[in-house]
Amino acid sequence: MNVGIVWFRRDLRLADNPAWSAATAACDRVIAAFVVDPQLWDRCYPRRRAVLAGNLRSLDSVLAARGGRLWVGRGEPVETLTELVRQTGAQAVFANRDVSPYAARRDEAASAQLPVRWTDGCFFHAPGSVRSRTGTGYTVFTPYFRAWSALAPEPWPNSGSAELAADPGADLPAADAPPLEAGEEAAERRLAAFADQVDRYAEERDRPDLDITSKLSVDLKWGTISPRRVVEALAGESPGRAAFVRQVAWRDFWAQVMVARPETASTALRPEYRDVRWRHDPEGFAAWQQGRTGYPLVDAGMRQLRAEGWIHNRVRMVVASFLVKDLLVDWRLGERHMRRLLLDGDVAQNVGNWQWVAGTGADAAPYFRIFNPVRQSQRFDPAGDYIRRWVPELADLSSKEIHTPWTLGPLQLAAQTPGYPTPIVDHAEARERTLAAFEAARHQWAAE
DNA sequence: TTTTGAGTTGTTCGA
DNA sequence: GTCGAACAACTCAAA
Repeated sequence: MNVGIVWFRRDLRLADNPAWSAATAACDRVIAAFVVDPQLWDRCYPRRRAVLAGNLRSLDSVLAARGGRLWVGRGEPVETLTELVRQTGAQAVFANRDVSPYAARRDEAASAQLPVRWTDGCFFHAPGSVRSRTGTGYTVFTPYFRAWSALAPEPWPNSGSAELAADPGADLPAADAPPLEAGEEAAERRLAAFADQVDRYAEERDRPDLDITSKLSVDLKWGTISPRRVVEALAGESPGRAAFVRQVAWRDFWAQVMVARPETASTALRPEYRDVRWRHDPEGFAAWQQGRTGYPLVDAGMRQLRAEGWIHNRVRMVVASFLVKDLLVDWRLGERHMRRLLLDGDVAQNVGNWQWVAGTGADAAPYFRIFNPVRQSQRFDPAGDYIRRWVPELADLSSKEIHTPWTLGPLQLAAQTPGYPTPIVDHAEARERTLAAFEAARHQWAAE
């Protein structure tokens, strides 16, 4: 009898899953396996653990409905799988490729030790498959997107009718109740809800006060929905649909940058900014983390991050820009903090976007493009509703006052915004300081 | 090989 | 308030 193991990692679904399809088509009997890796699990923020555990439970019940169970192991993944292969006599392990440096090292070890059949199921176009004429990967999004759009998708395999193994292995890991409904059926419902309003997406996607974004980032992170399914459901002619599909392409773009340049997980992609003289500012960093910078939109975003493990995309840029450009703190500290707390936290996506904001990365914003936290607030949260939701100290201020509480008179300030801090840094001064620091880094690099 | 056009998300200043 | 220019050069990707 031909036995195969499907090694689930960040692709926690059966629908539209190439590793699952390939295994069920090629094998008589399939074992669905997940290995809880202490290197990841033990360092994981509790709320993120709850998301993963919830998705594993859901995957287990989807399997149970088909007469199987999810086999769960705990330990170093390659060793654990090697033991499972030995015990079960499996001829092959099926898995979808992943992109972070840690995953790449793990998967290289797996390839060396196990008969792994790799498939691509985590991205619309697999990293490396969108290539320029010269065959290289891309570091600029626009030409990448042109090629991405023109490329016919490599077909994914159809699934077969293998018998499913029903041995659950160890217990599923214990965790809190997940903060959002887990599993692929819930993901499909979220997709359907977003499809109803996607036509507003182009117009309103930058507005954190409006509830318009897809909320699919967590599902795409853990693979409870496939990017192909998302594009299939949302592709179309309207500007909103086009704008959203473009965001899916950005996700592919950052994945292929990370595969091509894994060192950029921890160093600037642009060499001229590898040695920016970042400030050592533990107090400023703590104020940023706690949402007590005195800039209302920044504080609202950082408080939403702590409370929900999610931030609106526009606000992610604003808070990241504030840490890097206003406090002149190393982007890597902010990247790590945000990735830890985000339910959708992902090395390739988070690093790519942080380096973009910092101006150090692929297709980076020019260094002189520095977000003004007040202007962003006025433009994208015009009535201040998003701020009021997360910064209750400011709830009584008018739509005009709420973006700049420090301009109120001292009496009004004390009466209406009890406990809200005054700005920890002057934006105009901070801007000049950062321009100078980036210029110095560039000149020093050119002189070496 | 060389040339050419273009580049997610911004801000500030002065007219 | 609105508009255009400046901000800085560079590198990517395609022709």
